[in-house]
Amino acid sequence: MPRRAMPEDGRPRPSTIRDVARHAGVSVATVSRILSGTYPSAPATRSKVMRAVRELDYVANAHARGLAGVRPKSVAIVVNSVISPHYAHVAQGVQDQAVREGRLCIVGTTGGDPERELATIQLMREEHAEAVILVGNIQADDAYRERMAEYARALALAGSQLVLCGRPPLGPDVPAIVVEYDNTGGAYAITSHLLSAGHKRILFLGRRDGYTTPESRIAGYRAALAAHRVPHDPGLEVEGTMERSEGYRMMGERLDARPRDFTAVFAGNDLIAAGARAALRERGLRIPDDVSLVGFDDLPPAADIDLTTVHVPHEELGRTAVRLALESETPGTVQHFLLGTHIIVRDSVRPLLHSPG
Amino acid sequence: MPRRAMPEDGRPRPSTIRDVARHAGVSVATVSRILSGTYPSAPATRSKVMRAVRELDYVANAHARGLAGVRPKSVAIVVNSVISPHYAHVAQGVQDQAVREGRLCIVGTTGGDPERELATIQLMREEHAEAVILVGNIQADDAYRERMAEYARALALAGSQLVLCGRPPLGPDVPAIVVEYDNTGGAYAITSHLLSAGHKRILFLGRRDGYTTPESRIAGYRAALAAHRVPHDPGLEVEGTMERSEGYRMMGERLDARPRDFTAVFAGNDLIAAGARAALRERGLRIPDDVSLVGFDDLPPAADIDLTTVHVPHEELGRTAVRLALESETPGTVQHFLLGTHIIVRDSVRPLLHSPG
DNA sequence: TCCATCGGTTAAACCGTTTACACGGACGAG
DNA sequence: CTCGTCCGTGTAAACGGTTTAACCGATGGA
Repeated sequence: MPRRAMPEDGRPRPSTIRDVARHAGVSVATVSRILSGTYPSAPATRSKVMRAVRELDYVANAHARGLAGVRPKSVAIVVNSVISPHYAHVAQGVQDQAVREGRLCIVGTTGGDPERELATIQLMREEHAEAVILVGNIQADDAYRERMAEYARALALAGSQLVLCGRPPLGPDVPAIVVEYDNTGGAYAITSHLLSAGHKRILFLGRRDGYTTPESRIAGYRAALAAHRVPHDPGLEVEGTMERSEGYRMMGERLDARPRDFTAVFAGNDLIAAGARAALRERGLRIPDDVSLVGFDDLPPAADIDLTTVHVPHEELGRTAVRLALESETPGTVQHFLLGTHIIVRDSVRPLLHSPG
Repeated sequence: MPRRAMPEDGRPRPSTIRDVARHAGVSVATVSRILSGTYPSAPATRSKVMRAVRELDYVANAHARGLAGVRPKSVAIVVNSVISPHYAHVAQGVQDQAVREGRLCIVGTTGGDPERELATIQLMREEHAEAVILVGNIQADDAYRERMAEYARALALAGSQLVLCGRPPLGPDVPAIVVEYDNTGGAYAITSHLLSAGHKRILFLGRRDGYTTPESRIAGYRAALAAHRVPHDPGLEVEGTMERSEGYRMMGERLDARPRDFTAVFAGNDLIAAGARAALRERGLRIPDDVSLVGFDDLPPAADIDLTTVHVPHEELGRTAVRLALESETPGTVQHFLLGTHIIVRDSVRPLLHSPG
């Protein structure tokens, strides 16, 4: 049971470095130096101090330390939501690497609201985190870009390195590290996979103009069609957001509205695929016998429903973001990284047999 | 473009409250008061100050503020891992409520290692968070309990309220708020559901002695059997951890080792259920036609595989934890809450027709 | 006219650390 | 025996806010 500092008002308070110094019979400077371990010290003094620390159960005050100029060892991550597996995996990667490098991790969520994102960044600025990592895509208009650029400069000034994770650069003059993964390449690969199996009418679920992630996935889809000289039909691109319920809705409405004019479905992500699958099955369509289905992300639902999909290195994304941010000693560094993606073949695609004629 | 403070060394630095005061022609105390808004002030002064703040793009230094005695507005949450849906949902609830109450959220992960958990708590203690929320179960031996009790007292001393979320109290003398959900009740209810459908041989997957969550679920299972006067066969309780792969392993090994001696399976959680389901299907057993299957948690995989399960109010758990912690003005409060659970019926249970004889 | 009051502001102390600088003693070299 | 050197430690000044107590001019009542 450690003794506690006890001011005259009777209520105990956490012990300070002064208490330790007094208790050990040395000066505060000595205690500070011994604890930080960056100075030579006599073994006898050292053990006296350590004993005092133990007896008083002393831990340093992070705020005082941060104020005194030691950059607080923390990394901030800002995501839409913690539940979404996509963000959760990136967050896990950030956590891993942060812990490995001895950092604390602060998390902010925005619910996809640009306004809240900007507010969160201000908070992180007050906090003086070493790095601020922004994950995921957001609908960016010019006003948003403008303010974000302004905030990026403010962060750099406060000594924080801004990292954009899975979203495109803001512009050449904005100080930020960008870590992306290859949406277009992955979409190209998996579309090619379907095309090689003989599918020519491929429904794309989850088009959403103005959002960079679906936009670059659809770009890969179109590029693959073009490369295989398959005509591109804009009527095969269905609009919707990246949620399970939306996949269910898009697929259902399409099936009910008109005769089926496709043999395969490329869902914008695995959640959409899960929803679409449910809608297909409700109408008696089997996967892959009647309809082939692929997704994007390779997150937990994918394995459960045997989905062929594109693997995204989510955790590596988070780890890389932290690593790069902490490596660049001067905040405000500009870098651009692109992580690769590759397809994972499971059992949701069947070769299309050419009906004669 | 805001002007910046520019010391003689040429490099700009973030502006301080002093810069604002100078710029507005008032004293720092006035600026501090006006920004905190807790003091009367002349409208003219007020607008002068606000303009200076805007022009200099000033934000307060969180460390200085924290040091000066203002309790930093932050809440810490400690979980095993961010990826696990269980923790993710609780974390989301914590986030929600923290944001709603104007707090920042710090996240620590432990990977299930008690040692790392204790270390993380020390970190949070340095950080002086208003509340430290521990989520999930951990194998608790006496030494662990001892140290945790000690840390709990240290946290209270530092003004942080400790909250145990989904784990049992540490003891009457340990200052902590406990928010649990009804594991035993839920397990009782869903076991009864199976029993009412005529199942008498129910395999339980995921027994793990020493861990409180599986222990209380299995307690509910046994209680329901007893209440229905169905003999309890310890051989039906299979040991394993709470992961998908373990569910797959447990189910597979059981099926391969001996003839099937059960008609229903109660998986310790939804992940185990998903794994067990895969193993069953690989062996040609259909759900629910050949085997009934239920889980626990009602997390994302459950809806996808049409699983009847027990709903756990994860997000509410997180929200309640934060709410209670912030309500109790005096840290070190002791409270105990129990949130209810209820079963969600989907399509994974079939009534058992009594074969004659 | 004088004093009490009060709203608005300020100067200064304080929060708990780190760190630049100063200082005393031991020790080896000349 | 003296004079640097070097090592270990202490002193005190930051760091950037909040807060207490004091101050000051204007106002109002006696």
